[in-house]
This record gives sequence, C-alpha cells and structure tokens, in this order.
Amino acid sequence: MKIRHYLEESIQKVLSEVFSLEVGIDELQINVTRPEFAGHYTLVVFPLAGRMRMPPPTAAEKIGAALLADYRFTAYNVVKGFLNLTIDSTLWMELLEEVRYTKDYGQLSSRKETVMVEFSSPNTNKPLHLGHVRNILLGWSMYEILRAAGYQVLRTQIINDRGIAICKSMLAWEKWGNGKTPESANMKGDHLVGEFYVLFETEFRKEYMSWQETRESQRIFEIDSDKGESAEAFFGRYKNQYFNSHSTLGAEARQMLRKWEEDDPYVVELWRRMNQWVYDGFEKTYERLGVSFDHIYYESETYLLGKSIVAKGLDQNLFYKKDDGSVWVDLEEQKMDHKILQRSDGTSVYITQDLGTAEQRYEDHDADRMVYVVADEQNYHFDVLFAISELLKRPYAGGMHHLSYGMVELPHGKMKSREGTVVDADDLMDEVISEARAIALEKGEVNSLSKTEQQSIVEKIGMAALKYHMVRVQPQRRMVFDPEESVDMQGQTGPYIQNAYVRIQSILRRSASEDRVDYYKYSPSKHEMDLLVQLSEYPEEIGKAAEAYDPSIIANFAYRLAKLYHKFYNEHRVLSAESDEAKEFRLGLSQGVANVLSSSMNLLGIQMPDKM
RNA sequence: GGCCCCGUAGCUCAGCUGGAUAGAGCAACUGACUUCUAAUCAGUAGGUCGCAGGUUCGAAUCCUGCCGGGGUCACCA
Repeated sequence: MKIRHYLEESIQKVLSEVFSLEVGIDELQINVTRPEFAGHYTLVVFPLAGRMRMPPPTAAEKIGAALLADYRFTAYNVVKGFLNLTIDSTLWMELLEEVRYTKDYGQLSSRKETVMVEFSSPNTNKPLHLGHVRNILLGWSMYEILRAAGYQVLRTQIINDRGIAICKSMLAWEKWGNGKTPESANMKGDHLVGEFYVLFETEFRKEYMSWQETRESQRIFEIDSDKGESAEAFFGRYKNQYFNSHSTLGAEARQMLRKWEEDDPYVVELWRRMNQWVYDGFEKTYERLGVSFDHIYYESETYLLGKSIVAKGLDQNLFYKKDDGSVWVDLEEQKMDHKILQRSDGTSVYITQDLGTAEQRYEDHDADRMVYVVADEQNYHFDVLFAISELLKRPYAGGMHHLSYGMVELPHGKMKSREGTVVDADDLMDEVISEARAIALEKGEVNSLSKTEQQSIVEKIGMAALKYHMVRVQPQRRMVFDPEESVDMQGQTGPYIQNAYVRIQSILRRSASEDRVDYYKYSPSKHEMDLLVQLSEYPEEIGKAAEAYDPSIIANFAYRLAKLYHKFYNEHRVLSAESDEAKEFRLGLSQGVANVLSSSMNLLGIQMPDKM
C-alpha cells in the first residue's frame, strides 16, 4: 500500500464526488507535513480554492471534513490554505509490514524500455583520476537508480584506445623504456603507461624550450606574435603548432600514429601490448570501486563505422564538403555552428567515433535511451552529436541524454598533470581506507575481529566516505575536492549513515526471536512517525532521482532517514522498551529502516558493514 | 563577444515542477555515555537566498536585465 497514492486517489475522489471538481493527480500538491504542525501529509489547497470558489481556509475545511468519511483519515487541521491530514495508524502499520518483508521495497514496477548508461570512458594513456571517480560513481548510481525505477539498464563505456595520446606513451616506452613491463617494474600497468606519457611530455617540453632559443623560433615569434604579446604568452599558445610542424618528437609520434592506421604489425603489436597493461590496471581500479560493465566499446572498433555514417550523410546532402576535402555539417538552423566531421586528409575527428558508437549500440542492444555521463566541458559536443543524430533521423535520436556534471577541482585550482597535482584514483582509495582504519582501531569496536573481517569493514567505511562525499552534490555543480573533507566520517557522510545501520544490526543481533506480539494497536511517537513517513517516501524518491538523473536525491534521502533514526535511537529504548508492543514495533521499525538504508545506499554503490 | 552551468550561514551543501517562520553538515561554544555502538544526540550562535525590476493571493524557486565565478565556441579529445 503506497500511502501517497492512497492519499492522492482519495482526495481526487472526494473532489470529484463531493465538489464536482475534476482534478488530475499531478495537479495535487501533497507535501510531507512540516514538523511544527500536526498531521502526516499536507494538501496545499490554494490552487483548488479558486476553482471551488471559496476562500482557501474554507475550501480546506470542507475537503478535510469530507475526507473524514473515510476511516483511514483520523484527523485534519487547517492552517491558512494548508490542509494537514492525519492518517490512521493501521495504514502505517501495513506500510511497515511491507517495508520489513518486501525484499526490494522501493522497486518501481518494470517498464519495457531499455536504457544504456555510458560512463568512465577513459583514455588508455594514463591511469584513472579523481575526475573519473566522480564520473564513475555518477554513472554507477544512475545504473542502479534507473534499474530500481523499473528500466532494463545496460552499463557501457567507450574506451578511447587510439590516437596520438597513446602513441606518445608508446614512443616514450620504445625510446627510453628499456623493455620495462608492469611485472618487471612491479607496477600497475595503467600507472606504468601513464609514467611514459608523462616522460614524453617532459622530454617534449625540454625540446620545445631549447627550440625557443633558436633563430627559427625568434623569427616565427616576430612574424606571428600579436602586438605587445610576450614571448612566454606566444610560445604558450604556439605549443600545439610546434608539435605538429617543428618538433622531432612530435613527428615521431605522428609517424607512429600513421603506422598504426596503416596496420604496421610492429606498432599494432606494441599498441595491443601497452593497452592491455592499461586494461589490467583499470580492471583492478574498477573492482575496488565496485563497478563493472555489460559491454565495452573501443574507439578503434567504431570510428570506421562513424566514417561511413559521415559518408552516407554526405550522399544525402545533409553534410557538405569544402574544397580542401574536409566534411562539415551546418547546424545554424539548430542555433549552432558549422562543425567539422572529417579532416581534409580524410581522418576522423572526435565526434565521428561517437556517431559510430551510437549506431553500433543501437544495432547491438536496441536501446530506447542512451545516457552519456560526461563532464560539462563537453556540453556543446553533445548538443552537436544529438542534433546530428536528429538530422540523420536516427531512430535513437530522441532518447539521447547527456548527464552533464561539473568538473572536479582541487582547493588550489585545477588538476594539472604537469604540476603533479592529479589525484590518482588508486591513491585516493588507499588514503580514505587507511583513514577509516585509523579511526576504527581507535574506536576499538572491531579490534576483536579477524584481520580479514577488519579489512572488509574498513574498506566499506572508507569507500562509503569517499563515494558519499562525491555523490551527495547535484551533478551539475562543479565541485572543489578537499581531501580533508573527503575522509570526514562525521556529520553528513557515508559512515554516519552506515552507523545508523550498524546500530540497528547490533540491536537485531541481541533480540531473541520470541513469539510475535501484535503491534497494530501501538500508537507511534513523533519520532517513530517521522521514520514511517520517510520510509513511505522512498519509492517516490527513486522516481524523482531517475527522472532528474540525479543520484544526490537518493544521497540526501538516505541521510535524512539515518538522521531520523539516530534521533529516535537517542529518545527510545528498543530492547528494553516500556511494553512488549512497543518493543516489537520498534524492532520492526528498525528492521525496516535498516532495509531502506541499505537499499538506498546500494543505489549509490555503497555497502553496509554489520559492525564498525 | 555568443551560448551553457553555477551564485543560499565563515566553509561545504539541501530546499528550485511557486506554498507555512529558508534547513542540514563542518568550524566555534554548552550539555548528554555504569543503560541496545558517542562515527551519536540535545542546545547556543550564525542569513540583504549575488543585485535590480517583473508575474502572482504567495517568489530562494518562474521571467527580464545586470554583477561575479566556471565552461565552451579546434582539421584536440
């Protein structure tokens, strides 16, 4: 029995039958009653009063009186245009039964639609960092939330496994690697490859610096620099061009890319080998983060399909070709620019691969919707991608959604690999877990457990701190990541919510399974009632989070529930309750709360320990 | 400059499909553990909801303009 639904239907019925007013359910404004007023739910009558031709308080009064004909409404009161309704406790007791004994309470009825969620989507030239962590956690939560909202959901990522970046790592390894492997260096493969990427950049910068001393560079500076521009500023923006037209290392890297595209056996073999190192490393990181995928796509396997889509669009005159051979699309009608789809030399650009991947996914899985979890710096890119899909009349065009999120920054600014301020995902997990361990050992609750059990608990706590910290904020907000705060375990944090669950487990462990006492006649206290109302809202919250693509809605819900439980816990005894009835009710309530805490945190990818 | 996102307590954030006196956490201060786990609870203090107009019975919430911060407008990805 969904209390909110019962409420909506009852009110709709009364309005229709008693007041001859036909009102749609989504027109009704029903809120959880604010704590300073009596009642459980509040109907906002202002919008109805006009249609009933009565002042709001009168209308509220009349609706309230009419509702009382149903024994399940036991009381009402009117404050201005607000009708506060009290619902019979048997209804709440029924709800509690459902919450306790329905394994997947909160799960919404299943829909036929299939949704594919893309997240993580790393490049293969360096390990995962803080930015990926936010992305992965958002993506994973959306997967869980959409599933709970009744959709068929598939997890995917597109691995950007080709291009100049990986060639830089390959070249550096070839030149300076001396045959180093993850085994010989005793290093995760993604870190090793990342090391060579950094090495390339370092060597390239050295080369660039010494080139800046040459006459040639001076001449270019004099000709190409803007008036009054400093050498530093000029060479800052010239770097890319230097890479493409003057640099020896740049030429070698591009040479390698060309060979890759020509299927040169040596280069392809090296590419396979180094990418595999990276995948093995990613796999370990994903495993620690607790995520996995249904289908992985590789750019190297879809970019050709993208090119064929571009060719088709060109045939249909949806795109056009410039004299130099480059292919463009005119999106001015969609209030956007002209965008390039293929370079003059025939090679593909970034968006080509996305066009191909979307097509491939549609063919593979027939997904009705695709959700792309990608940072907001790519907003325009996705506007363009979706517009082109519309233009091409792709059947999946209408179902594409960009879950855009703000980038993660550090207190002193952006992460920059060349300044060594990138926060590595593996290091980050190590840190929060060791912080959790330190606190746990200090508290002493887990000291008597085996090392394995301790480790498992400490990992759950540390990861909860990290994950909750990252997912509690609305996606579109950009986020300043303070490492100090991410290991906080007090207040609105993952461990705080886990702690409520652990307290319940401790009670349940001690409660002997005696004969059941009927608690249907028990009259819940204010604190107990607050918990019941919150439990009844859980399915509603899942629906909201799925619709808004916003896991923070679930994060805030779980916190509210945990907070109410902690309050309750301090005010009431469970095992030594004043009556058997009260004890039985509270045990049930606690169990229900534990179920929903665990379930809602699971939607965020957070596991609950039994002790902490 | 055009377009997009953000602006709420000292800090980090809820509240935003219009509804009651704008709420939490952190930091500061006070109190509560012989009682089911104090990673907790209770309390004090802290606000021109960026600014100015508009719509409305009612605006933090919707509209317009401005200010501040970020992003983006590559034959980069």
